[in-house]
Amino acid sequence: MPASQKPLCLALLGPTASGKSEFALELAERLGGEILCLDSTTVYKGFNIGSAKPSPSQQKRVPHHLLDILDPTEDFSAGKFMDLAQAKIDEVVSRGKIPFVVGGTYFYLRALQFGMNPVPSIAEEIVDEIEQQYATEEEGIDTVKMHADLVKADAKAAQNIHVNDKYRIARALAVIKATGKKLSELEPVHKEPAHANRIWMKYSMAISRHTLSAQIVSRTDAMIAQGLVEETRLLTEKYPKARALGAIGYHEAGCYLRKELDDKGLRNGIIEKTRQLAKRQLTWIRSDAEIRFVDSRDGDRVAKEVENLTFVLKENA
RNA sequence: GGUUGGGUUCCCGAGCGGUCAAAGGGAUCAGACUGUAAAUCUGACGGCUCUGCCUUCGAAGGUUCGAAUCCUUCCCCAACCA
Repeated sequence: MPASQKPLCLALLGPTASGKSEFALELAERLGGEILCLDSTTVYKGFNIGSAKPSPSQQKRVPHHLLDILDPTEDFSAGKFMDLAQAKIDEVVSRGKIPFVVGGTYFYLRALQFGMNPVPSIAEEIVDEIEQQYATEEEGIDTVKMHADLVKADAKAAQNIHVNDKYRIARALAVIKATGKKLSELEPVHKEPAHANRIWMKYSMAISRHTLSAQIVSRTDAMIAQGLVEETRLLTEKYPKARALGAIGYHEAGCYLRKELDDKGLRNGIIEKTRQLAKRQLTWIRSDAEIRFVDSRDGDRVAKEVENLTFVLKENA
């Protein structure tokens, strides 16, 4: 491949349970793609049923990346995802294959496409320290005071963060404390300039709320039937502090194991949380005008679009 | 059949004569989001021709300047007693 040719990356998004995995699989088989999972939970070993991780048989059809790469005790972040995924994309491209970035975590995709603020990862202790500084006797953390201090330290950043958004206020303060830099003065960048040269084709599964809702219900039932509770029990036993145990499905199964939920509560709780997640995912997708919507019958169309673009890129290289 | 406690806006639930379209929570809808993101946070949430008007607190009457709040009857529900 000529060095001047810009690599093509395909992103396939969609709310959870919208059928994107199967769609991506078929397309990747046809076009010679390799799948990179855009997801914060399937990166963990052992989190299989509840994370809707592609099954071994699916993984056999097309190479999958970024699955099972971490132990449940390890921390993960958008930054880590970006580093790992960028390297993988380079690898896939160098093999002459098309990277298919598939998943629902738009936040990670944005990091991939546009890079992140040039700030080293900030130790959790610094954030904790700041939060403790504003801790009050009765009602937790005095976010009003914390926000007021952020106004003094970085007025522009403070403007974009709501007074109640403890997490973001603390982070903005932590960035200043750790690096001396103001969040509002940072611009996202790629670590490797070449990563800015990729051509992104972004698609999302189009699906009606009604259908999506029905699929969420049946997927939830399937997860429970496949042993979500048992999986959670084992993971909780081995890694009681794993952050992913707080993910949808695992959290509810944990409540169930502690008898805080009954069978019905478990099922309904997961369904409800999943629907809410899907809704937030849809908000991201709608906000990105570059994303084109496809449905499960559009495989041919997308394949053609990718082939055409690949051809054009080669011609221009 | 009797006694007691209840019936409040999609749900739970506060209100117990005016400041009530009715606290709070949930659901829902919309949005934000730069290293926890399957997280975190925000707004809207009876209707309208929207600085006001209309309809609503089980039903129907009544008292009152004024009722979700008081009275009467009725209909449901729960618990208990028979």
